[in-house]
Amino acid sequence: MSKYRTVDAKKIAYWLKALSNPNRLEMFLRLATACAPGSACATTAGARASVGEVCCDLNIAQSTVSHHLKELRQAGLVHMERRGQNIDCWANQETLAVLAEFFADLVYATDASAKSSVS
Amino acid sequence: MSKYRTVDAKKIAYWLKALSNPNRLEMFLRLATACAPGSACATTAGARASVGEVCCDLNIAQSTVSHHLKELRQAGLVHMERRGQNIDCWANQETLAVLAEFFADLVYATDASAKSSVS
DNA sequence: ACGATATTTCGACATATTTCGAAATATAAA
DNA sequence: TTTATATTTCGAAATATGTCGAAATATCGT
Repeated sequence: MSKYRTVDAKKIAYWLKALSNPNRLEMFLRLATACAPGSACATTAGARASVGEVCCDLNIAQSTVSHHLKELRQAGLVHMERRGQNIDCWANQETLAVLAEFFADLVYATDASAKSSVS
Repeated sequence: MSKYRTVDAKKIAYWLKALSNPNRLEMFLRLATACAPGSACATTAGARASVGEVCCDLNIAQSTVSHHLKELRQAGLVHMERRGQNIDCWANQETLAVLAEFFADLVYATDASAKSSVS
């Protein structure tokens, strides 16, 4: 049951809300493989992601992308940093890790219940 | 990057939407440790969860709980089954596992980018 | 069949979300 | 300094969401 959860449900819910819109989730997926500026991988072509690049695959207005990105940033799911004319974005690994752990713990909790039934 | 994702982003987004409401997430958390009927653990006191039991901790009307539960069920996140006067609920382990894998893969994707920058 | 208990459905209301286009702002290039 | 490019802010419109209480339905015990 993960009595030792460090993050409360409200925060998790807030993160999930940010990811619950299909367009925002797509954006986040793209950003999850983008490199943070400063890291060596950021020099690789296509490894960096500007707002415009995140936008282009989606069939929505630029202003809408901007709005969604703002929500992802406010939720603490992505980082953004100006790089000349563009603004680079990349996923917040820490938040992502907490989210992954949250679900992993839940699976474990369910499994544990099932297992105790067999023993 | 998980090229082998079997579930599309829209379905994931739909699941996350179902979990993005704080009350619904709390309910799901409770249900994640509830036993499915038929499993031996379901005979343990407190291991089963009826609609009413899921409701009581939350400060919302019964009708609202019912509505939320319906959404969780429609999203495929929980199962429900009548058991006399009560209706038992429990989390769908399969969906939960897919969700956990989805986030685990994402973390891996981000890590991989970071690592390739070091090599 | 009747009354008690559990749960859902319905109708309503307030609030939030998604989206757009136009205008504003910031940076770079000429 | 003017012009082009990138991004955000603003205001508006359509739609969706969360919530409630009352009424309906289902099951149980008597």
